[in-house]
Amino acid sequence: MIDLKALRTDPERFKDGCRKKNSPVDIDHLLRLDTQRRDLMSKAESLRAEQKKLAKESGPRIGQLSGKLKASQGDERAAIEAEIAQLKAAPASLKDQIQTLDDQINTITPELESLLLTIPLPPDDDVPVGTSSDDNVEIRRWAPQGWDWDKTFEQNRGFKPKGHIELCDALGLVDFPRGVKIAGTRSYVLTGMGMRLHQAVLRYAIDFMVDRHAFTPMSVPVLVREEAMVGTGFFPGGREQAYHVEETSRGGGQDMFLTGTGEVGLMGLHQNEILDEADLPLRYVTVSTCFRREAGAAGKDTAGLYRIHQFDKVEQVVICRADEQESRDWHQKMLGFVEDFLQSLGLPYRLLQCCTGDLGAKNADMIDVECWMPGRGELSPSPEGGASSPTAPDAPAPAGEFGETHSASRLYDYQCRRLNMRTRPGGAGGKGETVFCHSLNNTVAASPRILIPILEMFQNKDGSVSVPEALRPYLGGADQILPA
RNA sequence: GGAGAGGUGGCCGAGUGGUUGAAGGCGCACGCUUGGAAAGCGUGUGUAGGUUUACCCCUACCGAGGGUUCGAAUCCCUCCCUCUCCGCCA
Repeated sequence: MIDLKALRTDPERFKDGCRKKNSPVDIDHLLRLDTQRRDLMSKAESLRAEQKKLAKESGPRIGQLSGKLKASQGDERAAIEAEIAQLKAAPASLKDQIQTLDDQINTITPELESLLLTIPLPPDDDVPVGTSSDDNVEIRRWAPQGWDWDKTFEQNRGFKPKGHIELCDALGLVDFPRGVKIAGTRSYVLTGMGMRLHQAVLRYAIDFMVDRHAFTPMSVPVLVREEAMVGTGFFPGGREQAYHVEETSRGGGQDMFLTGTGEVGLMGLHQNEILDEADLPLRYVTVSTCFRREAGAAGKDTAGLYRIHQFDKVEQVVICRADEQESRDWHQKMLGFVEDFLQSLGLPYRLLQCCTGDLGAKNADMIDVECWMPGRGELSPSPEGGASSPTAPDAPAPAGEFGETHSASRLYDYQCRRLNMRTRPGGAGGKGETVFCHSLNNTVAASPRILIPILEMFQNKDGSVSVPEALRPYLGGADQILPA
C-alpha cells in the first residue's frame, strides 16, 4: 500500500508510476474521494466536539434535576421536566446531523480504501520503462568453464540435448500420467531419484542460506487468512491466482487461501508488530509448498515441470530499516546469494532487469534470474545437417532458451505498510514516531522447475545425468543418475 | 464435534454508564544522585486522522460492526479471534 499522504502531496509521482506500470487506476477519483471524506470528517468532528461539550455541561445538571424531580410536584415538577427536555434536546439534534455525515463517510471510506490498495508503488527512476517482459534488459550472464554462449548445446557438448521430459521419462524421475490422473492437468509425481534430487536441491538451498549467510530457517503456514494475502500485497490483484478454501460456507469462521509463495508466511510473521531496530535486518528463509492456479496461462507451457500447480520453493526474505540505500544494498546481496548458489551448481544463467511494465504493483524494482534450459525453445535443424531428415542424427533439436527460475523484489515500505510492520527509533519502548520497515524477497530455489536446467545441462551423451557436485552429499554421494 | 473462559496502551494488568485516553506495574527516554555503574528518587512516554510555521487545539480508537443513551471500555445484538477441558485424530 502506498502512503495516502504522499499521494496527496505529490500525485504526479504516483500517476507517473501508474503510466509506467500500465496500471489503469483512477488516481484523480481517489483524490476526490479523499478530499470529500476529509471534508465530511472535519464537519462531523466539530459537531461531535460540540456534542461532547454539551453533554459535559448538561449531564451533571440533568442528574441534579432528576433528583429534584422526585421530590417535586405540580408546577415545579413541570418546570423541571421542561428544563430536562430542553437540556436533552440540544445534543440530540446534533446527533442526527452527525449520523447523516457518518453515513456519508461510511459510504466513501470502503471505496477509498479498496482503491488505495490497488495503487501501485511507483517504480524507481533507474528502472527501464517498458510495457512487457520483452522490454526487460539483460544485466549480465554467467556460465561455467567450457560453456560457450555463442555455440549451441550440441556444439558445446558434442551431442543433441534431450528435453527434461524425455530425460525424466527415460530415467524414471517423474510420472506425469499418474499425476494427471490424481490431480488433473499440470500435475506430476516425482518418483525415485526424481524425488531425491528434488529434496536434495531444496535441502542444499536451505543449508546454503543458513550456513553461509546466517538466515534464520522457518517453517510457516501455507494455508492462511485473507488478511495475510492482502497484507503481503497478493490480494486484491492476485486473487485469481490463489486457491480459495471456503470454510465459511461450511460453518468455519473464515475462508482460507493456499499461498503461492513462502513470502506470505514469512512476511506475515511480524504483522502488526513494532520491531526493535536492533534486531534488524531480519533474514528469514523457508521451504514451502506453493500453490498456483495459473489462471490466464491456459495453453502455455502445458507439458513438463515448467508451469505446474504445486511445487516447493526455498524463499529468502529480508526486513530492514526504512532506508532506501539499505534496501538497495540488500537487493544486490540477495541477488549475490543466488548467483553464488547457481554457480555452485554450475548452471548458466543471466540476470534480467525487469522493466516497469513487468514489475507488478508491489515492487519498486525487480530483477529476475533465468537459467539456461537447453530443452526449451523452438526446434531448429541441426546446424551441420543442412536439409534435415527425420532420422535421428539430423532430427531438429531444440534451440534452448532461458527460463525464469528466480525473482528478486525490492518493495520498500509498500508491504510493511499493509502489514503494519514498524520500528520505533530507540527500541520497542522508546520514543518517537514509528516508521514502516522495508522488505525484500528473492527465490533461492524453486523445484521442480530448477530440475529442468539441472537435468538438461548435466545430461550425458549416453543418456545418463551427472549429479552436480554440490548435491552429491544429499544423494548419498551418488554422482550419476542412470536409467532405472 | 461438545462445554467453558477471555479479547484493554511496546508488554503485563485494573477498570460494569459521566473530565477514563484509560489506575498500577514493567519497559523505555531525560534529569538528579554516583569516581563510574547499579539501586533509589523525580519527570516524561499509545496509535491514527485533522488543524498549525511551531506550540496548542479538535476527533476517533479498550477484537470488529451495529444498537440503547444527553453521555458507553463499561449495557444490548451480531460477527471474528484466542485460550482451557472433553471427544476424535496424523
